[in-house]
Amino acid sequence: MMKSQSLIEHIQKLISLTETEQKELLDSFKIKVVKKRQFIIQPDFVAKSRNYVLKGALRAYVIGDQGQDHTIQFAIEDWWITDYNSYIYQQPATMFVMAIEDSIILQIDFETEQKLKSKNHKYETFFRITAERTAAYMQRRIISNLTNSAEERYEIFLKKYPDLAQRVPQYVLASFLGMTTEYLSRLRNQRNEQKS
Amino acid sequence: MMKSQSLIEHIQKLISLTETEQKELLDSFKIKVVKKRQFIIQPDFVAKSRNYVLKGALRAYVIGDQGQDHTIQFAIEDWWITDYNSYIYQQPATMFVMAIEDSIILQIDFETEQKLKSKNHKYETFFRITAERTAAYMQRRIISNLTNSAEERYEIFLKKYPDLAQRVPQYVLASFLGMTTEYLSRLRNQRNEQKS
DNA sequence: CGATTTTTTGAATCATATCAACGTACGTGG
DNA sequence: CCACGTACGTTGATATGATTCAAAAAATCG
Repeated sequence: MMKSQSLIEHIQKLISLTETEQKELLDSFKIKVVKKRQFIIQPDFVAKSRNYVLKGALRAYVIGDQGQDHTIQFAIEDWWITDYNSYIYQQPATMFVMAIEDSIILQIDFETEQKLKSKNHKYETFFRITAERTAAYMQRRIISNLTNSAEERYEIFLKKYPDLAQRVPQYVLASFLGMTTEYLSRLRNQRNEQKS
Repeated sequence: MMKSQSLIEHIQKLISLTETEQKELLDSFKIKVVKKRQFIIQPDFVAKSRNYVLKGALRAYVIGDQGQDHTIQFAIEDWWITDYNSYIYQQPATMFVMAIEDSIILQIDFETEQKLKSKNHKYETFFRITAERTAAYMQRRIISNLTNSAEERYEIFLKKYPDLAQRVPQYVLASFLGMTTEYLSRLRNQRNEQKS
């Protein structure tokens, strides 16, 4: 219950909640401990929940035709993660969501979320803003992928998420940035040579 | 007023409106006629409105460092278009939105939208669902860009939007699919050769 | 029609992928 | 706490999908 405070704080950045609402909200989430390499979402199963990360790190990824994996999203403390398409349409997922560190997450399931939203305008507003920001973020990512070279994408990521770049295995980072592990390795070495 | 019916129908797919609400909603939009090549949004200006296309076609694009243009989004009849980041945060745009055909659009401006949403839960719900679907769509696009080759992206687009592929100049389509005009031209010719 | 915009073609080049092999690190069971 | 196995990262050589530049051909439009 202590730690869940961060969820309340996160939500109160967008909407303000009474004591009662805070309690109601927390009751709508269940806490879950996941170990490194454990899945919370798998292809062909419906993503039943939206997940808020209290502690740890997870990644969402898909497996391409030739078996290459493509990271779609990361989530660390104070981020949300799910298979968005699967969750909102309640259809089978195409993505895996897996813990890349031992993690603690708060899960709200689809029906509970619907009830919250119809009961109280505030929650509807919260999820509306969240969805808008998600869309805006994804639009920025599409633009970045279209306009920047592999090297530039790496540089930008490093600048924007220096912490994450450390926490995540390099092949995962490469798969997020849309390049091979080998190529990312070469880029890093070039960088290091230049510095010295 | 006749044509605006399609906006009402569009919105009623997600929420149901009383007569009064329909009127209120239509009054919140203003109709605008835009000629081919005319801009409705430009970099450095805040995107004041969200735009629903009644008739015609528009595209949103950015100009890269070396002057190449990258199409972020199309919109034809019954679609929405704006610079999403600019609109929701009310910050200067980075994108152009330009008509690629003579078009008629319905515009709602940011303040009016806010008022609608706070006045009536239903509108909040409508925009929440819209944002969610936008996010889901963009996620699919990110996945497609990461997992498919230029040729595959073209094939997929053709299958999914055969109409659009006709309406849009080829260099625009190429810039949407993340390849050069020349390369798209070659892909088409390869296809045609195979067919005959 | 002429003028502009769009598409095509060819040749050279480049960014990134692939494959294969080796080196390193890490975490798990004894 | 060591040792072994698996997971991760690096390096080299080669291949390829896609870009670039330049110019011609075709389509569109006022």
